[in-house]
Amino acid sequence: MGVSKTQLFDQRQNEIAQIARVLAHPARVAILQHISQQDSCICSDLVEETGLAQATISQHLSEIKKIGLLQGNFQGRNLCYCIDADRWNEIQGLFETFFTRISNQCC
Amino acid sequence: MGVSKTQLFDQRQNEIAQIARVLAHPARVAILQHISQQDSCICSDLVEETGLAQATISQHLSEIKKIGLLQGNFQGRNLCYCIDADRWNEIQGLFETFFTRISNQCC
DNA sequence: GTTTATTATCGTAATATTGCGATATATAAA
DNA sequence: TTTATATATCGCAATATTACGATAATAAAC
Repeated sequence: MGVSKTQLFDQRQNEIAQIARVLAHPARVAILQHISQQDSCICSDLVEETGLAQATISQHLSEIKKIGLLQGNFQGRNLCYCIDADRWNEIQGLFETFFTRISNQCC
Repeated sequence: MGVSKTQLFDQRQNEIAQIARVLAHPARVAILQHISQQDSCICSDLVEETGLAQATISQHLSEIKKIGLLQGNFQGRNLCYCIDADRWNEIQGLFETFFTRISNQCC
């Protein structure tokens, strides 16, 4: 016991859940917001921005990466992270559909 | 260690995370979809619909209730659950804003 | 009141998440 | 090649989540 029974649910349901899980921590919400608000995409200041340790930030970034939302490459000594716009739009569409389908058919 | 440091983040970020956490399990996504697709809102068949135990379904329902998404009252012997349309729209708007703000400003 | 059917709560075990210090890895500059 | 700086990974402890059987609570029917 204690294991999520993902096999009981369809692909779409699991995909929504997987993405929602990434958004389910305020640090990751904050990280996404911060990255998107940078003019450049150098984001080595996330540690002081959030008040979390460097290792923790790195872990959160890797969760965001897992669902394909981050593009990153080194720019000088810093790692430059960007949000992958295509993937972001894809995810936005997925949630839009989910929200709309439910609100339209509720009793 | 091991405790989410919610105090480091603002109210909006925590609210998005709290709601996303509810959507972060395929069973709860499935439950929301199922309830919304019922003509009536009697949903005592969630157990056989999902294949999870009754206690587990009840727990998931209570998670969904916590963010104000379920209205319930007894209808005969069955508890009748509906999605609270106002709250649903509110949440939809919250996510829409979140998604749009980020996609518009990304590099 | 008793029975029956449905949902909620409790207790518990297994697993997952969160956070951080320590350390490894990677890159640019010296 | 060595040094300095930034990010990633490892290992661990604390906490949270998931799932379910057992049991309690709730409400209608008798």
